Amino acid sequence: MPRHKDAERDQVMSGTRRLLLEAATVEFAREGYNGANINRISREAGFAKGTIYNYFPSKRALMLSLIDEIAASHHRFVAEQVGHEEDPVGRLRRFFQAGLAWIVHSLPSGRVMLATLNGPDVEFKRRMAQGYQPMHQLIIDDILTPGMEQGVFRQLDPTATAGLLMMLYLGIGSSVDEQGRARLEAEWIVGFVLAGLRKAA
Amino acid sequence: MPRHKDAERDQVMSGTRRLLLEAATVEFAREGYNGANINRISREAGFAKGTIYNYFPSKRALMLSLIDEIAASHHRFVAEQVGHEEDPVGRLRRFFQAGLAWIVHSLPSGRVMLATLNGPDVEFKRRMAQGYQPMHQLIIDDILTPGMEQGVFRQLDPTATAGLLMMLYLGIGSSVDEQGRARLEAEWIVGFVLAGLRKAA
Amino acid sequence: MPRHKDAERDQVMSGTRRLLLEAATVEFAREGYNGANINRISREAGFAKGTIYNYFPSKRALMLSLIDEIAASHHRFVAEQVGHEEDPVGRLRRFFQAGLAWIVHSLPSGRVMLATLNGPDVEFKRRMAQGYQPMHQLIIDDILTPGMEQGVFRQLDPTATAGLLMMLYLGIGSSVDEQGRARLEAEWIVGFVLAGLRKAA
Amino acid sequence: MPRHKDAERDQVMSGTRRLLLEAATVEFAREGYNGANINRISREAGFAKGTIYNYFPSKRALMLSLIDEIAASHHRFVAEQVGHEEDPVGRLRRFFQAGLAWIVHSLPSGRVMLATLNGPDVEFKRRMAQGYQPMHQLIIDDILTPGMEQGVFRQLDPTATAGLLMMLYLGIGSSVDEQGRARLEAEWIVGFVLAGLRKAA
DNA sequence: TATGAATGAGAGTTCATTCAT
DNA sequence: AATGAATGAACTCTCATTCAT
Repeated sequence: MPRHKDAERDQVMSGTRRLLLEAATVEFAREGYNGANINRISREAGFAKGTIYNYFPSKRALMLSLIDEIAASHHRFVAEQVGHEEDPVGRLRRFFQAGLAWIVHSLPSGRVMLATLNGPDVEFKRRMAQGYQPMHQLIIDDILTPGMEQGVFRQLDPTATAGLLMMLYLGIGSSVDEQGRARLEAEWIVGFVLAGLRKAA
Repeated sequence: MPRHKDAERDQVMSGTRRLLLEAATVEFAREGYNGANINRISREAGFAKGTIYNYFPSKRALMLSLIDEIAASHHRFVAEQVGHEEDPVGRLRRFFQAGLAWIVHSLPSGRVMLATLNGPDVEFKRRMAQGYQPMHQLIIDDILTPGMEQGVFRQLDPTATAGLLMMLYLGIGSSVDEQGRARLEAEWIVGFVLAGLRKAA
Repeated sequence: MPRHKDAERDQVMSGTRRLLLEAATVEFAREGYNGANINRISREAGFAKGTIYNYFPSKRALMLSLIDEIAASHHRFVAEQVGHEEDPVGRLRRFFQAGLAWIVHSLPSGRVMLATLNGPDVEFKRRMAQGYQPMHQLIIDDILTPGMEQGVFRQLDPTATAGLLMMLYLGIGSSVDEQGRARLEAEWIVGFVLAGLRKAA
Repeated sequence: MPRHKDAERDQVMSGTRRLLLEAATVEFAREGYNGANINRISREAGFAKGTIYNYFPSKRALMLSLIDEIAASHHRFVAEQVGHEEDPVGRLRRFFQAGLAWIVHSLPSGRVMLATLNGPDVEFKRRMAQGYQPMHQLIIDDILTPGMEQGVFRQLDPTATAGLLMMLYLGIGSSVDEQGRARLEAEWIVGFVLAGLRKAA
């Protein structure tokens, strides 16, 4: 059931547009923004070269739309997963597990996200960071604050700590290889993180 | 004198080649590999556009050389810094501090490194990862192993832990903005990491 | 109506492609393969420089297509002419006359053919030779074999003799100057050749 | 002893110049004029890039010098061979045999000659044709005229006939493959030609 | 809406040529 | 005489974008 919101969206977004964005994800993931070929995207989506310009005014606009889609889809997935847990530690665990699951399941999207966040284009980077703002907020509001209020975690600057968690989260993503295998286990990282977050006994 | 090895190197490497590599670093950092203009690199280095082809047979070969240079220079810098400390905790602290210092001091190199490690080109990625192998080894041999032997750190899988530290290290790099300011303090991260590494009292 | 086959072909081949091949013939004839400028070809054909790449993936592929076109067109022309004659001697005469006529009428194509057959590129050479295989066969099947069977020509190795005739044929082509004037008369050569072919009285 | 003139020449021509011309022959034969790399020629001859410009003011001038060398060397060789025979038929036979021998022995020179005579550059073509004028004259003066005077050959236009013989001669050259094997036998051609030249019995 | 032929700016690369040493 | 670093014009090829159908 994590898909009912996507379903809504699919109705709003025309099938053509969705197909184009999916092809764009694969192409941008494989070639990077500059290396991507917009004609190829349109062809891979099953349309003629010109069609993509009926939906996106330029390659750049296509990329910006894709960035928004990726961030929104990622957030929907993680928020839904984290929402299944009640206690902060469980939520933290879910957060990392869901992160790994999403990357593996949406490998091209994950690659685009990481390449964009570490790439040279500042507009893309800013847009992606903005798109991930809700996820940052989710860490603060749904994990760190309850954890500190319930005395499970020690008192820490929520913003900085959320930044650290995001960083680790992205690091896990980075460690996923071409075949979708992670070099670092989510569970192992969770243990490490909890050691840092927990109140000294 | 962290520079004596560089000095040797400068003598070996012709001035022209060094100038070209420096200009290439700036260009690749600002535009990414595909967006970089090889003519501009040569011009920015103070030469005609054809000159760069007297030193590197292709844009790709230039990038590979640059990757090697960056990894080697980074490793030299960090190893030298870490070597100043005796105890494992001090070395860990130095490691993160040096990481931040190098990134800030060599911002374009740092950007190239991060973009390459997160970019789509697998050959570049592999080459950069190979270049950073010595640093990975340094964490294991000079920080984790002594720390565990001396009983300062708990028993952990050295390879996985080194991977985690590298990940955090790169995360700090990622968090440095265009003006060279870090969003996360090295010291704060060190504290967090030590909480995870230390033997329970 | 030696043109009805061409007419079919014209309908099949898009006008743009034909214009490009025609311009290519002129350019390759005037400059040779390496000296030819592919942008100029596209411009001379009346298009922008990039257009040619919508029809031929590379300069080399363009040349190979042109080689095929030239050989096919040449063969069609000669076969049609030779077909008008019944007796072997008449056919031989027609063969040389048509050879000269084709060269004069399609001077650039003729130049490309000769330059290719005598040029350094072995792939081009082989392809052109393959393209002229049908003409070689035509000499054997429609001229030499009937001539020997009817006792007009003496018994000779057909392949070697066809090679000699092709050689002379190309020699005539070679002897045509820039203005399309032949230094050697076809009729004169025919007389010479017949002296060599005819049965001693 | 066919070499005593070469020996003289070697003394006149500096060793460097000769080495450069030899390397140029190989390069022009393999790549054609436009495809040839003048730096590579200099290197292959055992010198640095710039050295060739101490001997030839430009690539074009180098090619023109080479054309002269090839024509002169070819003529020396053939004239010497033909001079060994007394009667016109023997000389004709020698002429074709020597033609084949020279091509096989000096394959790169032969390729350059043929490519030049059939190539697009009119200045080169004219220069090569001029260089071969003495050979043309040799056919007329030493073979055809004596033959007709002695009544061995029928009365023919000497210039046209010499042109035909040169054409066949070059045709034999054309028929030599990459490994130096001729597709047509000189002796066989000689027989054919004699049938055309001889007085009807 | 979808198409795909045409466009042309721009990039990587080659290499004949120059010239200070 | 010999060298080889530097030059920059010129060339092949790519591809984002336009637009008539």
